[in-house]
Amino acid sequence: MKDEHSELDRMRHSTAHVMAAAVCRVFDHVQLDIGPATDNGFYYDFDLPHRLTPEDFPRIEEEMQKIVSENHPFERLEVSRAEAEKMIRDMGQTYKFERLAEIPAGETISFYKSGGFMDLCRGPHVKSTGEIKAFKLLSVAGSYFHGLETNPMLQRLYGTAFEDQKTLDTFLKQLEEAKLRDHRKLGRELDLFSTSEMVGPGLILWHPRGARIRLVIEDFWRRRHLEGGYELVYTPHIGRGGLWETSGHLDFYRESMYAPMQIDEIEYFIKPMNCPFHIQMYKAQMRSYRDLPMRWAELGTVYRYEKAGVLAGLFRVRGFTQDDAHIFCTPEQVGDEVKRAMRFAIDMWRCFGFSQITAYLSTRPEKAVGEEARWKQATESLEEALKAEGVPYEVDPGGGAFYGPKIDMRARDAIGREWQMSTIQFDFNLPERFDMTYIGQDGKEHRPYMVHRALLGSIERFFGILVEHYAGAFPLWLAPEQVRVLPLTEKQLDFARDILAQLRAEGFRATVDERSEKVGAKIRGAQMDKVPYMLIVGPKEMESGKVSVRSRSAGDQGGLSLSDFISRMKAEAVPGSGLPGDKGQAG
RNA sequence: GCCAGCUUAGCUCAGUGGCCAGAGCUACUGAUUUGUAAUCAGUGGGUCCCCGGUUCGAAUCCGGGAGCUGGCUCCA
Repeated sequence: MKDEHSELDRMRHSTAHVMAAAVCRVFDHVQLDIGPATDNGFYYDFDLPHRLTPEDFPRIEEEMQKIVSENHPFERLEVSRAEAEKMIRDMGQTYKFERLAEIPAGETISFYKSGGFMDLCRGPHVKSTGEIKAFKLLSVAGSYFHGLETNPMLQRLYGTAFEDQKTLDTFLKQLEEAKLRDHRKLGRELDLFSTSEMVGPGLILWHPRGARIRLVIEDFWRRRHLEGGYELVYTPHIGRGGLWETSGHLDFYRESMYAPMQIDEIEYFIKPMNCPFHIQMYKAQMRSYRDLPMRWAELGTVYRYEKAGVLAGLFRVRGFTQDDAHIFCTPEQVGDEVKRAMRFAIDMWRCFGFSQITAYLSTRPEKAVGEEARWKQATESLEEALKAEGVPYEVDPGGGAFYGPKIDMRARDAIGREWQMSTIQFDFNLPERFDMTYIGQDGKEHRPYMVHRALLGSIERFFGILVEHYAGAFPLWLAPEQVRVLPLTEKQLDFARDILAQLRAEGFRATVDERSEKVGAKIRGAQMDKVPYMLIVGPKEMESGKVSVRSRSAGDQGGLSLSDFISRMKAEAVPGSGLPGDKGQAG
């Protein structure tokens, strides 16, 4: 993580002040809130009668540039609370008044002044506005005061600043590149998925090409789970109200659940989670310590109400499939099970091209259920597993759910963004509520440990991340179309179809481009569809019985016999092969 | 949900309150038989997001709604 007061952060914070000063110069009746530096820049929250739009940016930037060239020093003023109150009252800044009230007694109260602009601020700042080198306003958005929906909505201006113009340009270029790999754009271009206004927002339609990739992911996932000692289960999509009452979801989770439907005068709810079903399955018979651990995994489709404004492509949806699993075990088994789950997760991620992993360990909050000793054991087992696997992690003290400690794992993608996908979460609540037991060696009933675990998170979201990670150029094992055969002319059509049949017989996803186009056009089409391999067959190939191989990323590979090509494909098409960065595009 | 912006052909986008709303790509038809990123010609394609209102006249102005996008203190 970044040093909080790095030089760059300080400069960005100062740029936020300059932006606020500029906004005050350009517009009237500006109420100021706060303007911190963020990971990628800074923002400042305002309240003003004028509705800010991107069209205002040039004017504001111009004024900012002026302030920078005027080179005002940043002066720090330390004042008493009474003085501060007076100053803020004189400035007529109501939000600042509230911010001041939040500063704990005894803490130094400081203002920063630069030119005619003064702001309650902890600092630090650069020496003067002239030190600000390169900045740009990026966007404007609404934002509640303090982030609370009940508070007034302010206008937030986002911007960024760098030590020089070149670095800023590089950053802006990266933003452009991120836009190019946006899964919503690629999803349409590569015909992977869509949503429909008629179906409803946040509900994903998987087109054949997207579904093929999903099928590969799911097949791989199932195979790995079976190999890894899991059992695969299936459960229904709805369940009686009583189930959700016992689980506690109707008390604590109802606002995320869809309205019930009436069946035979009994209320049924669409499931927002799979766990209660797995628990019922556990309870279908008496369990012995000899049966444990039990690891039950399910690709379970759940539905949750998400506020309209938070939906985003595949990243935040209303219906999604969790790669869920529940582990039921004895106290003695907890340590091994956690380690095993973590290793399993890391291995799975590596296969999808993610190797840089960090973790967060969330420990017991104030309000919690479950015995203290169990919390302690569970938390220690999580931490031990992190150490054993050498995963860098941070501890979030008290950040766990009320029902158990957890580890969240995040992976870094091809352009350096971090995504949280895996969770290993203890649950001391549900086994209690459902009165889960097993018979121990002593012949008595005991309470099993329960661990929720998701590796990919949701298939939808994971798929979106994958699309962006690979910029749509999936490695061979995942590509929806692995090979496209391009006959040079009609005369090679039968030859091409024969090759296609052989490729398909070997289990490859392949097609023939039968259009009466020039080979250049067929290549272009295949490149744009990001097909990993193209096989060009003309008179030469028919004569020699070979195929001319073209790779999406490396171009012309020369001639190969079909069987050699197939062996090469087989060697390459394995999970874990193919690194992102192969954009499948020249120029 | 809230704030702001956006919504015109399958896609990307033009289009001052005034002829029958346009382009490129795609699709379709025909010609062409092509050697490593776009062959040519022709044809089709529209509830200008939806519902109201103002007006002699609305893609354009006004109101309501939907969807999408950016956000909604750190963090996911």
